[in-house]
Amino acid sequence: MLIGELAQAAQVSRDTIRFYEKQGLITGFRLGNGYKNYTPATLDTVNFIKLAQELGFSLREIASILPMLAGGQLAPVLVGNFVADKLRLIDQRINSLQQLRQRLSTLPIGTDCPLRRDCTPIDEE
Amino acid sequence: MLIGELAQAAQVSRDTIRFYEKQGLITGFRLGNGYKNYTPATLDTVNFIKLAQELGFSLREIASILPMLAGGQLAPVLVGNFVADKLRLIDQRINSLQQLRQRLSTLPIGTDCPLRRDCTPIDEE
DNA sequence: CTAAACTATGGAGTACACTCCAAGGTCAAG
DNA sequence: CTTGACCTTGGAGTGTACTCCATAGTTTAG
Repeated sequence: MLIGELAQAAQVSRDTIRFYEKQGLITGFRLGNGYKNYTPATLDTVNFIKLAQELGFSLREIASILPMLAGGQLAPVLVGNFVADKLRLIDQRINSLQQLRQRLSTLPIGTDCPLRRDCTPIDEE
Repeated sequence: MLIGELAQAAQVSRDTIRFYEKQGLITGFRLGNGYKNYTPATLDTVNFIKLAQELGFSLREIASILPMLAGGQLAPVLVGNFVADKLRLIDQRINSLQQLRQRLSTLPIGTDCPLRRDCTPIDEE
């Protein structure tokens, strides 16, 4: 697929695709006419980038994850450790989100002390 | 407390504090000598900003949440709706994180198809 | 054969969230 | 009464992740 088709399929701009390629996140191979060609695997990669990004990973971090997802080039042990690290990070984020959720869902709405350490949520005590 | 103490307590730089004040996220009142003074409530606010930020909220979004946390100025119904929206967003994020977690934890490490739609995780089937 | 719709490149510009710097005022210790 | 650690303002600079633009080559429809 050409860049326009890829961009549309991934719901990002052509410029974003070009930017990702400059950053080495994706690669296309060049056709005879100078155009770049991309495979469905590239679409998967772009979708993965979007997901990881939404979850707070920077492009730099994603760039370091991608080679591991893309093939068996690296020692499985290293990949395993790396993934374990990321899993810990993800678990931390889930935890923080649940804390924030708890905090927002027990807000004493209408009173005037919602953010204070010494404020007792409405449904406690 | 003065800016240095607040900055240290919140583990951010003085410049960050000044930046947040310029953006209207926090406010200090001015002392006779021209210095700004901050209350423990400001520290709570900065900590809240840090948490929300970690979880992917922009300062602009946080700025729109803060007035609701800081007092009963707004109609409880509006606040309730707003918070409900944020809770849905948080739930979505937790969900996405759990998906990514699942995906990373079932990676067929050492094989060569980890990112593809058509790749079956190691522990399935 | 031309016009529209695609593609390429390089480089400039944008939004966000800081971060640093210069020039200067304030205050407590010795 | 000076030194050093704090505070003030304004403005410039940084990194990330795009986003836009100008210029130009390619392909497809009529």
